[in-house]
Amino acid sequence: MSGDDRRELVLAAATRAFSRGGYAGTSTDAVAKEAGVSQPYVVRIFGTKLALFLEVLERSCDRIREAFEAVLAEAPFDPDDDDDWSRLGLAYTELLRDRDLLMVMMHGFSAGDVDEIARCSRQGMSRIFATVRATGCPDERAQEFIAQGMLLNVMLSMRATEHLDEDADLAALTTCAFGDALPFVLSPIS
Amino acid sequence: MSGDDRRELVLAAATRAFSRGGYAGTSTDAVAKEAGVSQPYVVRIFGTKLALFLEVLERSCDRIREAFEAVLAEAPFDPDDDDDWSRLGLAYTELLRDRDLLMVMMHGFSAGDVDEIARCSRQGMSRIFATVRATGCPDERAQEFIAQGMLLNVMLSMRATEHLDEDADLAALTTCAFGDALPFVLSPIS
DNA sequence: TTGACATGTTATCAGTCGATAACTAACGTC
DNA sequence: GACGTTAGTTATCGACTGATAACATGTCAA
Repeated sequence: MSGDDRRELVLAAATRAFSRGGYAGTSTDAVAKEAGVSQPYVVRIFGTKLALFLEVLERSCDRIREAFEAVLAEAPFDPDDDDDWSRLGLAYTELLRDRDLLMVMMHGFSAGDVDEIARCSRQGMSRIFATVRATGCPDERAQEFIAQGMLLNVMLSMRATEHLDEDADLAALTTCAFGDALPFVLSPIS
Repeated sequence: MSGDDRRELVLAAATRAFSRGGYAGTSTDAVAKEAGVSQPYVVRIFGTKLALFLEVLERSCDRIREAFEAVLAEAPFDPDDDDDWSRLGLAYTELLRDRDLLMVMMHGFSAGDVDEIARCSRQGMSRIFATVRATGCPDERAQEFIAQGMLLNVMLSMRATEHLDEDADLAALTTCAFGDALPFVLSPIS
């Protein structure tokens, strides 16, 4: 297999592995096993575990931004039209069906004590916000949209949608937060 | 020193230590050093590292809930009065000046793959939501409030407030998200 | 044919990890 | 003053970690 192909394969495996344990909780050997290659090879491709995690995190942020850009490109967006915001929100919940993407994002956002990870997270968030902002909406509206997204992240990360029957308050918060998109996130793709 | 006093001291030290590295990224030895005791003693007090983290996380969630309860108890709360919601929001940002509390919460919310941590997170979130709900406001309003809080968590965790000059988009999101409370969070207490 | 380069591997290492066992010192009390 | 309890320690262990070095294999050009 070509180096580039193998690289992509390992990156995909690393996304799955890091989504489970986060940066600190995932060994390069776990990534290697997930990818079906030897551990030293993983290290050699990316130099260090940190460099690998940063690339995984950056790609995850890119995927979200690109999904928003796709929605905004496919049809005119009216910031005053709630239906348009619904479309954008649904695109996000569709993305969140990929739990690996979601969890990598959460782990990245939480690892603020590792400077490079924090910087990568800020850059990712900045670009996503800039994309939403580009609709021409007021900053407050874009900020509300992002905040809503962060709540969805947290709820999925703590597996709220998988334990709706155990806690009435949490179930109320979950159904309220996801709204019409609840059926989507109940059927994850990973 | 009495066992209970020492226990509290180690719990406080563990909060500081876990706030930096999270569950997986913090060793019991790091906690021990922070507390000024031996590593085996830390393990013996709490049984396992996981039990220690769960206690730290639960206390963090409790502190937030209690802060909300205090605000709601000190004066009548009118869910239709924006000033009352401002008071509640300010109480939260005041809490977030304690970065250890914030980071422990973030790490807990992200560690969804460890069942016990996810369960503890759900319980914490549930109780906080229930407290906000108890104001008699519509679920949607309580949910918006929580979502706003999650965004503040993420922004602080990725150190957005410490790098306002590096990125105009992120600075806009930050000032918009924190609003009047921005001066507060710019002067953390830990 | 040979030699450079790319794609991998196995072997190994020094350090770290959570946990257990065994020991020590102080204190209260009968 | 012997004894149980509490509060702590040092010593040690087997497992794991990220990284490096050395080696193997295959491909393609001169």
